[in-house]
Amino acid sequence: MELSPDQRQLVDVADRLFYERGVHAVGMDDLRTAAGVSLKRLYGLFPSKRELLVAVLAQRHEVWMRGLAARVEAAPDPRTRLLAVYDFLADWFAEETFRGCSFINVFGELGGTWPEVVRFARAHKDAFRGYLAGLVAEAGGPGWLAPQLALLAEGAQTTAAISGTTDAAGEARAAAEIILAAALDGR
Amino acid sequence: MELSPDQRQLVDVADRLFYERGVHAVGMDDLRTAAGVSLKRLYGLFPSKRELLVAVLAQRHEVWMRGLAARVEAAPDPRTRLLAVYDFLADWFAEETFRGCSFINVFGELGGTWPEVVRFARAHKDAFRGYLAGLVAEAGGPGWLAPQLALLAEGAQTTAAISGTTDAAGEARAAAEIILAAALDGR
DNA sequence: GGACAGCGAGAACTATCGTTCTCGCGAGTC
DNA sequence: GACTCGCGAGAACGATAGTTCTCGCTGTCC
Repeated sequence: MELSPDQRQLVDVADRLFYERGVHAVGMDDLRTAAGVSLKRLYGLFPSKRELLVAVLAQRHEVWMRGLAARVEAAPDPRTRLLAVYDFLADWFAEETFRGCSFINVFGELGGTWPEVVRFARAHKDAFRGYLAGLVAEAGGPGWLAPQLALLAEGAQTTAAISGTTDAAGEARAAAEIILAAALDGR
Repeated sequence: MELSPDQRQLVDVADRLFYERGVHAVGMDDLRTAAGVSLKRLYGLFPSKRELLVAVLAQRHEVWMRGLAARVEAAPDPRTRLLAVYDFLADWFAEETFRGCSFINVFGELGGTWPEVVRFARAHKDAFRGYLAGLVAEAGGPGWLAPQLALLAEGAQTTAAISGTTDAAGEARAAAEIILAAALDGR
């Protein structure tokens, strides 16, 4: 879905607040204040908080996948590209505002009562696994490799979020190197 | 903290509801109905919803760690014990009610606004990593092994929750076997 | 047997939520 | 200059949250 500049700006603000505090903890009034628009205008841009959240998730998916791809494609060869995934995570974890994966967080908060959130989270994670599968194919790796590399990335995200440290990125990268060696170098 | 039988029963009910729907989506009235106690009695057992959540998290930690240890200790040798961690996860993921790790979910929902929840989640994950580190030490593995195995377990939990399948447990186990081979068999 | 303490059921209270409505100002048009 | 239209500010509304209070029953002790 294409967003107008005003919608886009509101989505940016909502994304920041939802991510910082959780969806439920952010009221429409908070959004209004933070975005500097009237409540009427806010409801003109999105008909409800749910629709706004959907737009937030859609944009976050796009931005995240683009950021990942940019980091990955800067690497010279297939194997390095796979490892670049974890370098991307390391940069992300080091951001001041990092608080885990939005989709995991939102799944925890709303997944039990709002099936659409589950669908979004699932689609996001499927896309990530699919992207990894493409990189693995380029590297000539076996079909089981991408899911294992994905697990390391997922584990690193929750671990970094909860521990509040960036260590998990390096640990995941090291583990990935071992698995890559086993998968690509034979043995 | 020791709980009375009545507190214990309420904690069981609250745990089930919080886990199914998320903390915020469960009202005190829902708890009252589900537990079959009066509101007055409920507030006699725990002074607030927050204290009740704390008790829920504390109990879930205990139960989960005990369940893990039981599965692990049934395995005959150190290496098999490490792999039993993923068999424990497989059983858990297959439960009808599985919806991910409570601590990850609650972190996503409340971690941004309630520091105590962050502390609990961190303590739980630290305890898990510490337990793994003990198993790794028994197996004579290097210090970097336990964190990597933990990442696989964490990744499997979120992946199983969001995907709604149990595949992640087997994938994590297979990855763990590769890493174990590299760590324990040299090379 | 009567007073009283304890407790269950649920109304009441206060706050806050998402959403809608009202009001009034300011710009654009003939 | 009057009329209108659009929009910002924020009050209002209905629902629901967490928590407390009221009331009436029951069971117990002197």
